[in-house]
Amino acid sequence: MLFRIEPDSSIPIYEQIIAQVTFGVASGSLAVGGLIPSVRDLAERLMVHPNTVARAYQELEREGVLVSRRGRGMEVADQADNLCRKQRQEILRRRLRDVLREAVSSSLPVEDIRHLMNEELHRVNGQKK
Amino acid sequence: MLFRIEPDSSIPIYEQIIAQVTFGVASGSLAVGGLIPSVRDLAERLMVHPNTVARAYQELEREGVLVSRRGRGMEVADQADNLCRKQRQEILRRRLRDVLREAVSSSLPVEDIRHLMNEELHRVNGQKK
Amino acid sequence: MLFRIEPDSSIPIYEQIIAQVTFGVASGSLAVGGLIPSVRDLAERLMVHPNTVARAYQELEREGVLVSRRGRGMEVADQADNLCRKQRQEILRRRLRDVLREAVSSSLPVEDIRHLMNEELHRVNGQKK
Amino acid sequence: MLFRIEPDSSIPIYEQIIAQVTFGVASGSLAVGGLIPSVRDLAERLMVHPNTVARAYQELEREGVLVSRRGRGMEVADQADNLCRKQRQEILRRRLRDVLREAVSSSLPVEDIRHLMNEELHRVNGQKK
DNA sequence: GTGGTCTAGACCACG
DNA sequence: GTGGTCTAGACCACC
Repeated sequence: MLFRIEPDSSIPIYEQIIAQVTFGVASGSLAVGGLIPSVRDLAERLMVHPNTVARAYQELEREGVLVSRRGRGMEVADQADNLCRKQRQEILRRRLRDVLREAVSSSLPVEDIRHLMNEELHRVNGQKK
Repeated sequence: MLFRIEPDSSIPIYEQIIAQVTFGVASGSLAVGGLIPSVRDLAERLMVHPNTVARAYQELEREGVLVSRRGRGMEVADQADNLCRKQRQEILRRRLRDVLREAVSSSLPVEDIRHLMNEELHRVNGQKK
Repeated sequence: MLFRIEPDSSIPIYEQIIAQVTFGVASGSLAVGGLIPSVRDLAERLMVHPNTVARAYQELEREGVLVSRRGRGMEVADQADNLCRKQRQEILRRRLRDVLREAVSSSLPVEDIRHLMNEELHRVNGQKK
Repeated sequence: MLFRIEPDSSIPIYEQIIAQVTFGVASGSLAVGGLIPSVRDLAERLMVHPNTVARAYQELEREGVLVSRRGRGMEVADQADNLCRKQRQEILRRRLRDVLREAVSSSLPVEDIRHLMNEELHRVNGQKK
């Protein structure tokens, strides 16, 4: 699986990592029962501090997405795929709701909001790699 | 004009104030050339510290949305309505793009994204007060 | 004598008035023993608050430049011309020193400073009205 | 790099800090890509409150002179040297113009202004440390 | 009354 | 350790 982060985003790096692992498990590109990259390995690949990766993994373990296997590393937990699909849905719904709530509160007409929304969905979907 | 903030949002209070003034000028509920509420007045209404309001106003002055009238207060600058309409459009477009980009990168099918999007737009628009 | 102020300058309006009166007396366009415009009159002409003009006059009275003549207004004090010429010199010297000190501290080479200085003196002198 | 401020100047401390950083980058004593002193460190050195330094740094970040590196500190941005050299020139030109405009408006003869100017430039340059 | 600056110190997120 | 935000309250200049 390909990890990519944006160091200058306003979203903390560890949250970006959490989201990417969650989405990876939800989509199946990180298989249940499979090992994920070690903290050091991923930190080196992403050029971030190992503490940052460790924090993300710790959080994912707390959520039940990862389990640590002594001496081997961390693997994707049983049932994590269902869990992650639910979380994916809820994360995205929540973010959409926040931005749409702000858009509506700005007094921009709903038609304009819908127009912007479709425009950006097309643009973003077209750039998918 | 009605100001409302969410103290527990992850968005800083002073940024919420900036957005509300910007949107207010864009929609015309804050008229060009008119005085806006004084720092102390708005702080009391929002139950936040005056410094927090002052910071927002200073930022808006720097952007050219407000001008300070010594001894009288701050007023909405000339041309600020055009400026704010542009900014409103760009702020919302940018936020929509970010959340949609994340949604697409999560491998959730585009149809599901569109469904979520419309669902939330309806819900949020229905709650408009 | 023509009074002109810049309401948006960083220099307070009352100080601008003080400087203009001082310079006017120094140059002779406000004659010793002559009456100066009343607070109300000048405030109206400059479109500023009467308190602001009053404050400037008060300060000039304290300095000995103006004296109030009961029932008639304020007039330029005896010897004020000499006093104002000294003050003019000192005010200007002080401001020049401050800006040059800053220029030197900026590590811009002295030759460049001298060049800027002459360039601006020419420009400003050419615009004299 | 040596920082020094005058607490009793009429120029706000945070603006003095902004000017010193700008001049430091312009002159090369603050290198592009390098970290600048931390907020707490500089505050201690200058014996001012950390908030005052933070405000200056934030303004410099907004101008594009500094970039914040999360968890590490603030560093001098790419291209900041060119930017700061332009700003230095414009700041000094603007201040010179203002004081010379005032001098000319005072009706002091141009020769006297030029004399004062050279006198003060020599004096200030001689005191350079 | 207005905004502007500064000190003081708390709490947080991030690395 | 770093910077970012917020509260609190002081003092000032200006109108």
